Amino acid sequence: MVNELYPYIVEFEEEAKSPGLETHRKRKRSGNSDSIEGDAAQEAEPSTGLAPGSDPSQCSVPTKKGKDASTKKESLGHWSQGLKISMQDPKMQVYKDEQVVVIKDKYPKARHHWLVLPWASLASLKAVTREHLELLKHMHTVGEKVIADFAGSSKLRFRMGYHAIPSMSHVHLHVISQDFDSPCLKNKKHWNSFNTEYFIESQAVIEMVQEGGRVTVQDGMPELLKLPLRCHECQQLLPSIPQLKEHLRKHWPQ
DNA sequence: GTTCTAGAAC
DNA sequence: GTTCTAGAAC
Repeated sequence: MVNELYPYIVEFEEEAKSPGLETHRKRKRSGNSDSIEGDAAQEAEPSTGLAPGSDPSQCSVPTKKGKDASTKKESLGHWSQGLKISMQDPKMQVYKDEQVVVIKDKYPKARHHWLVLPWASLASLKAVTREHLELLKHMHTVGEKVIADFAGSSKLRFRMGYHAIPSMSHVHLHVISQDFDSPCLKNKKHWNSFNTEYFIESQAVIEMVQEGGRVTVQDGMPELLKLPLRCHECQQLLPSIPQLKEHLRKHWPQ
C-alpha cells in the first residue's frame, strides 16, 4: 500500500525537480512583496540575464584585491544563506514533496539530526502567520515520518523544534535524536540551544499560531545560551563539555 | 553556522 | 603544562 502523503521519498533519484528555486525567482521578479528577507544577496546568480550594475538596490561591494566576481563572499556565498543552497542539492535531500524538503544537518549534533524546510520563502518564525499553519503541521508530520523511516528500529528518543534565534536564514525544523553523541557538538551554545527553552517545540509553535496567529519569542534568549551545562536526562550539572559528553554515555540506550 | 586561537581554568 | 572556553573573523 502506498501512502499518498509521502510519494517522494528520495533515495537514489538525482533528477528530482527543485520547485523552490524557480518559484522564488518568479516571485521576486513579479514584485510580489510577501518576502520580508531584505537580501539583495540572493541575486548573485551569474546567468540571470540581469546586468550586475543595473539594480540600484544591490549594494554590491566593489571588487577587492583583484579577485574575480565568482569569489565574492557577500551574497549567495555567505554562510547564513547556506540552507537555501543545501536544500536545492539532490545529494542532500533525504525526503521531499510539494511543500517541504528534508536534509541532514551538515554538522549534526546527535546521531540523527535532520532539518525540515519549506520550499516557500519563509525568512524566520517572525514571518509565520495562520496561513502557514497547515505547512507547520505538515513539517511536523514529515519529521515524524523521517524518524520512522530512518530510525524506526532505534531506541533513541527524538525531539522536534525550532531555535528561538536561528543563525541560518530560512525557517527550519530540527529533528534531532536525544543522544547528543556527535563530534560536532563542541560548546555550551550548541548544548543550550537544544536543551533550554531556546529550543521551541514544534508542537508549541503550532499551538501558538493556532491560538494567536503568530509566533512570539520570549525575552532573554541569548542569555539562555550561557547557562551552566545540565544533563537533559537527569538534570545533573557538568563542569565542561568533555565531562558532559562522558556523562551522556550512561544515558545511551543499551 | 564554523574555524581559529589567546589566555583562563585546571 | 595541558585542557578548555569564548570571542574575532574579510
